[in-house]
Amino acid sequence: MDHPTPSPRSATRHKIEAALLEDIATGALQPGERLDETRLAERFGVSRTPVREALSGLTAQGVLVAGEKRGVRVAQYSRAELGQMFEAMQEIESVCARLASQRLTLLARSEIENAQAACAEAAARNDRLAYIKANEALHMSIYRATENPYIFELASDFRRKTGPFRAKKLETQEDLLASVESHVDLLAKIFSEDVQVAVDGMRKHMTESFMRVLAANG
Amino acid sequence: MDHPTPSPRSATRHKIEAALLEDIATGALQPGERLDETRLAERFGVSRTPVREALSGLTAQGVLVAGEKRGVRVAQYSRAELGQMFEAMQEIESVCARLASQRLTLLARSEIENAQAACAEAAARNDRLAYIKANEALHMSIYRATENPYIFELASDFRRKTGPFRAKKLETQEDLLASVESHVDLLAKIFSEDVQVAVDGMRKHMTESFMRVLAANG
DNA sequence: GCGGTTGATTTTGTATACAAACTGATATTC
DNA sequence: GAATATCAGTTTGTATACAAAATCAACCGC
Repeated sequence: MDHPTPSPRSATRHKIEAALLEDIATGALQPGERLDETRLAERFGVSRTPVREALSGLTAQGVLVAGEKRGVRVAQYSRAELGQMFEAMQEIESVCARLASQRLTLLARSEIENAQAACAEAAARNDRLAYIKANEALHMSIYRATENPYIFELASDFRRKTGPFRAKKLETQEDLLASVESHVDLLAKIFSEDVQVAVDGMRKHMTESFMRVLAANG
Repeated sequence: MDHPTPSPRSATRHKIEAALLEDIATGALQPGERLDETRLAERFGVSRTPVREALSGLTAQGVLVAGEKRGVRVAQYSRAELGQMFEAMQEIESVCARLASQRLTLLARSEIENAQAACAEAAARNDRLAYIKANEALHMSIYRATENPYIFELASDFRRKTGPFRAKKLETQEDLLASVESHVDLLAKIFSEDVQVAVDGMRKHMTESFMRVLAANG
């Protein structure tokens, strides 16, 4: 996903990382669950060394955390931590909104509107999974509109880390349609000529979104 | 510095990371320079294993990059990339200034002023290395004043990545004294009651700083 | 003389072995 | 009976050894 290197520069390590990410995404590995190096090593049929490197890589990404006592665990966040994380994310997203609004090229606007259309369509079909993907794509297109790869990366990172928690708040079709509605409003503000309107719009959007997330993660 | 764990949970690895960061920050290791695992291992009197972990950690942080051919190198950026990176950093720092200004506790203010005093003292002694360290500590204390560990981490990351380039602009004692002057002005604005003043002050500070950096990396 | 190919040497990735640190629990003493 | 000390069993961190991959260069063929 973020490793565009096609060269198999240490294939096993990346295979293990990918497999673990898959397990976490599918819920096979629960937040807080401990990972045992030796067990993983024999599961993948390799020695502890590459497992170790994969684990330390995922820890650096924030997917895993070094446990208080021993070993590494799947990251889990308290309500307070979630709040702080979302606060940080809100700041980043606001920056994105401002830059995107200031720099918006025709091409970027087109991609944002395409993504928005995909969201609306998925919501109309009540296709939850498609909606989540389209929603991510929509926000990504806003990040891209900043024309700054470092900010894009930052924002994407937060989106990855908060993904599992944000997903929880999209259950019924009403949720999806409400989300689309919220995005229509947001985009109108980003496309407005007034940068402050764009920033405030994004702030509001994020606040609404996070309030629902926190409510769903009580 | 950023690892508050007092437990020596893999002390050697962190020692090596810290030493390398130090070398990079002070310019002892130049951007683009290649790092040899074996050489580092014997330099630190350890085996290749912990060196390897340190290197992969720093690579994950973006301080080092996997070289095209072999080994890892100190990250180097084109002028354009530097500009984008500094733009992103400016945005983050501005967010920090706003939050710090809004939330400033007495303790936080005290730590910021201590760091500032250390800067001034190092500049007066014309101790370039000490000044660089104190300067980092000063900005870190502002990050910490945001009371948000995720934002702190973000800002620290950028500081690490841009360290080697920023170091270049601090050569003569005049540079150091000018920098101190600039910080006096900045802190006065952050300590003001007006959040917008704080943000604008940080923006100005960063812009000035980056203009000099870009001039020094032509 | 130039280009391709092979070979030697360095370098990286993985495995394994070993030592130290930590966990949990049982036993012993006050 | 409670608290502390000690000990066994894991588990992690580091070292070393080994194998595969890649770079550089010399050499051979054209």
